[in-house]
Amino acid sequence: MRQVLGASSLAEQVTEAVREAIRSGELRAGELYSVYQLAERLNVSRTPVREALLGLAETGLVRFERNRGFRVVRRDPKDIAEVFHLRLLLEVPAARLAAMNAAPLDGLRAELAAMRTAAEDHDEPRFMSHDRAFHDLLLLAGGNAKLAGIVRGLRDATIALGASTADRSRSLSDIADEHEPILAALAAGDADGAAAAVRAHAAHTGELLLAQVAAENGTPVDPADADLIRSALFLS
Amino acid sequence: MRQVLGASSLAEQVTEAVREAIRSGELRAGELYSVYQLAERLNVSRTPVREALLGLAETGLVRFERNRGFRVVRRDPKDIAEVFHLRLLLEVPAARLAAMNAAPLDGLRAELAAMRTAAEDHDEPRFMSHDRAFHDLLLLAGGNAKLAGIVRGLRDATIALGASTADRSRSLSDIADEHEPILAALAAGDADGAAAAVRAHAAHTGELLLAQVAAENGTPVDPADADLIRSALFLS
DNA sequence: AGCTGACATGTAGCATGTTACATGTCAGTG
DNA sequence: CACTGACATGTAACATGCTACATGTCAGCT
Repeated sequence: MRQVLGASSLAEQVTEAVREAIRSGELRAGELYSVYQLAERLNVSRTPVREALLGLAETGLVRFERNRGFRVVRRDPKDIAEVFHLRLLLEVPAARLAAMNAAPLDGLRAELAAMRTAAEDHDEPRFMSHDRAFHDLLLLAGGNAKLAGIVRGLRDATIALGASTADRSRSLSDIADEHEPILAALAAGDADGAAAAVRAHAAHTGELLLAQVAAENGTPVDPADADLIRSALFLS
Repeated sequence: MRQVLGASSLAEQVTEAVREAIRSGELRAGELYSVYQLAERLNVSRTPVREALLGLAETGLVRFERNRGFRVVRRDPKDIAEVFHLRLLLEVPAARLAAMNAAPLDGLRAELAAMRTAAEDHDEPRFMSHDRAFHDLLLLAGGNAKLAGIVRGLRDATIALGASTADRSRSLSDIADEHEPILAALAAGDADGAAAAVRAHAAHTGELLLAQVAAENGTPVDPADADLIRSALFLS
């Protein structure tokens, strides 16, 4: 682990390692772990591990229990609903503003193209990386860097527990398709169209994810959760 | 410092102490400090100080510079604009939803009353605490706890550097007054009215703060900053 | 059996030792 | 005078030692 070139701090590397471990299911939600064990497994001292976990605790991914250990927080459908409610409230206006300012069309086209080739290769990590870059570009074009940062955090929080619709509810190329109307509207300078396209994309993703998580739990979708997402539709 | 009852961890106490030190100007923005010095001044070891600062770094209040120290981040008008743009996008829909659901009118009335008595006593900390509680209640009534948390963070980030309009641009009782229309609209179940009242309150605060910071710097308000705030008016 | 309390176990939280490195300084060189 | 590079200084980042405490366990008692 030591002396890995290109990465800045050990703590950051541990953060990524833990995120990945949660995604892969190596660290199970609800289970109790300790900084000691984890540090030993990663071959680093406890300090950077603790620092990484403190950071993740602040974003709500894990929780410390004094003198007992830490726990990966269990995500429930309500979390999904809240995240997509928020994303609609933030991403839709950002898209509208991006259309009104000058959207970075070339960059967006490049990311979408990269998503398509990644989809053909069935390379989900690469696909997700470009998906993320696409949305990042769009959000930054809205003119509010803090907003972009918050949405980025929301995306990471949901992805961290494998909450992805890719190749479950939708194929990768289906997802890429949903970005076309966004790009088209931006190219046309159509603010309403861009807003509508982003709204449709985000709402669709949210509802699929909600249904998927409900199915995993074997329970029906709580209408309140679906309503929370939908309530953001006419508010944005 | 040790063994302070009622507070959970040393790191959290240090977090508060640093926040307060920034507010009071004891720690000046832009200046370089070290964990060593700070730990000595607070009579605790470096570890909890470092942990506290790492947390504050994550919220953007300070920044670490490797092998040099840490710096209190300087807030510029653009930050103010971004924060209020975000608050408008989030608080206005939340108010609308709160009006449509059942707003916790009793609690809100109690907080507003407490704000009034604090205003009479010219007790700004107490006033701010109830102001915060008022907005917290309102946001939670919107039904999205994560949204409430994010807005809370945005509020904290701005007040941490004394960025308050209280008794500069407005008296405390002026600020209390601005909450009346919100409460009235909520009591009447008037969603549009509640949205408009919150929008007016937030936009007003943002513009005053922008002007105030510009005046401190002796520069005119950057139109782009004012536009960013205003752009959220017709988006929410 | 049901209860109680001493004790073993394992941990977060805190303190402190150690290391690599970014910068400022300043003598030595052209 | 300008420029270079060895060195001193101070620091974040990391490693490790220490302590109080929350919990599980289990013998001893009723």
